[in-house]
Amino acid sequence: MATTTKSITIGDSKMYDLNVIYWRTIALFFSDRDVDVKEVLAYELAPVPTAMFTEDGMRICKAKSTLKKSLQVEVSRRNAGDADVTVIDGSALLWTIHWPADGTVADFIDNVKTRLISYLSESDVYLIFDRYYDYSIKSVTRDVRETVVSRKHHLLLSTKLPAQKVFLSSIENKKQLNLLPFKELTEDRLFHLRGTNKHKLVVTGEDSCPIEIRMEERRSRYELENQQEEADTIIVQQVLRCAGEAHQISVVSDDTDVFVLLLHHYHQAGLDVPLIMESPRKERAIVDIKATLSKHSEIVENLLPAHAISGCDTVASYYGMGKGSVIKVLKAGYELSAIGNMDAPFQQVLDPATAFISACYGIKENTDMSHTRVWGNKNGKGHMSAPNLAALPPTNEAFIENVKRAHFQAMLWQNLNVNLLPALNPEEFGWKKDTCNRSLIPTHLPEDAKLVPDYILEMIRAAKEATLKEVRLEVANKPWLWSLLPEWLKLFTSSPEYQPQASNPFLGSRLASGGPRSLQKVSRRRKARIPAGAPAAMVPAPVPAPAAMVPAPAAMVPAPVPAPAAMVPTPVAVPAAMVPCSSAGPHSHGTVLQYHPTQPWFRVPVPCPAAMVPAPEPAHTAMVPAPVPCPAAMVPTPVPAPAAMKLLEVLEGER
DNA sequence: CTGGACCCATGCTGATGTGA
DNA sequence: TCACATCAGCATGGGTCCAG
Repeated sequence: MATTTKSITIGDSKMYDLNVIYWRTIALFFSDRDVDVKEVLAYELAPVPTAMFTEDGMRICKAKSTLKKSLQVEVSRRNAGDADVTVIDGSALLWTIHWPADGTVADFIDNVKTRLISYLSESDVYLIFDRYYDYSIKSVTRDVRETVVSRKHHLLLSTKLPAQKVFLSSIENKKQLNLLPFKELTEDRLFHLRGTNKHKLVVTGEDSCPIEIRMEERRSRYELENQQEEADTIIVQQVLRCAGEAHQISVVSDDTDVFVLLLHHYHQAGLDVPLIMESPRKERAIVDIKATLSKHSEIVENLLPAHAISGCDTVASYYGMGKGSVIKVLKAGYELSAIGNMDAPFQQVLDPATAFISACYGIKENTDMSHTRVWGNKNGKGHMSAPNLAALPPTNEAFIENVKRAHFQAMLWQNLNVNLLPALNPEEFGWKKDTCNRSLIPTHLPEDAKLVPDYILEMIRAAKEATLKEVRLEVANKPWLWSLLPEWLKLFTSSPEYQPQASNPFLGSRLASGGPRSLQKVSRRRKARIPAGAPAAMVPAPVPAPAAMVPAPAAMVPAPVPAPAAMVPTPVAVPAAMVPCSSAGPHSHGTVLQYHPTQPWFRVPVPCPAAMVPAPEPAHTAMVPAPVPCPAAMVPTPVPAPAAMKLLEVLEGER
């Protein structure tokens, strides 16, 4: 939609569409043959490594559950057997317990107790609540997930319950909701008598030491002491501790991380005790860990590192890389055990990580991510769409930061019992401290890394100046074109002046808070989050105008465009990305032109997406929207519109 | 919060169509 | 018959919404 505008103002910040910069750089490859593809792609070309970060922050793996779904071996409840130890993920439980609409906090906690008593009637229960530490490596994930701006409540037992969704979406509120039941469960004598007469209850909360309750007796379980923050790891640790005495263990959790951890440690410890994993929601599948393990014995060694490196709560995932393809690649056989090995030097961690992620991008046997970036085949394979910057593999520098994080996470996961946090400083593993919010922020790139090569910037700047002059002349010669201007001008007066900075093309973007916000798609939810200072109408408002002016890809093929032939000095073809497959563009079946079929810039029939950049050739005229636009052809398109971009350039120059 | 359902876009594969 | 075009089906993954 908004691909024709380079930037737009929301509130006080100026937003850029990252892909525009990318398209332009690709186009530069053709405007000047001296540009070295590999060298340029060694730079990020964007304010954030777009493969791993979005404008809102780190790209969190959305479909983590795919991993669990595709590996798990289900058993029916009837065949699941009766566990004598149940380990419960407290925060998952809280989401599934009835939330009385008109009740108080005490009512809710009563429901928690009732649920626990039903578990306690069958088996010993280990209940683990999440911990919320300052400077957590999970703070980014939490920030991303905190989708609704909700009020911070101060909870007392008598407090009337706020709406569940609103309430549980806030970290501060969740913290309290974890603390209150913990206090209640460990101190309510009546509950102890009713619930723990047959089986014991072990509750783990903020305190490093779990508390065991059996009837009137209450004692600290020092041997289970654990400093780890994540409930996932504590759950697995307690499962391992119980494995010796228990006859069957049941883990109540929905989390894919727990699933991966259980598989890993069950295998590592060589356990044999029946272990099932069930959801706090009764209707969901029950997973037999032992059966799952024997079914996937060939990949289980590398599953945990692969999960860490391909994206989890603390490690960015890569755009276009789902867990499905990760498993596929893993099954092809990759040795990743160095990731998470505390004794391995970093290079020994990086090499297999690079090879693995490259393989996920479709490049085999590789030890340099920048190589994958150039030759990876995920990007621009199609003939209908423009290449997407996010689909480009990350640069080596950005990738290394992510590998550090994955390594750190894998170390925590693999050493459940060791309190590593004092020994390991997250700041040496791809995070930096944000003292304002008392949180850790993942680093995008090393501080000294440049985003765009200097000479590319210079070329863009020089090309712009040269073109402006020519284009102005042409536009002046076309009265019908001028007639279009008022509408456009209206649009652009509302957008700030674009001045490419010689030092940083992304200046003014939201670098500090995670980069610019692409306006290609503004979700309803996201719109709701735009600060009050920016009227919501400002977001979509300017969009329809340029979109309507951009003809559909088919209409952009030079031939049917009603531009006078005289206006087209050279037979300029549109960039490959814009050529529908029915036209002259090479197809997947191969032509001589398909020199390196995976790369968009090699599929261009005639080397001239120069029209996309402010290039000396006034090729844009061929792309000017027809004076009598056919509404049907005027669909909004994600394809870059050279004419619009060019015209925009001119108009901005005019102001 | 999570997983799951759903929709959509993209891109691959193989079968079939078409013109020289 | 060949080389390519076209099409349908399928797999994958992103985005969104929802239940509990």
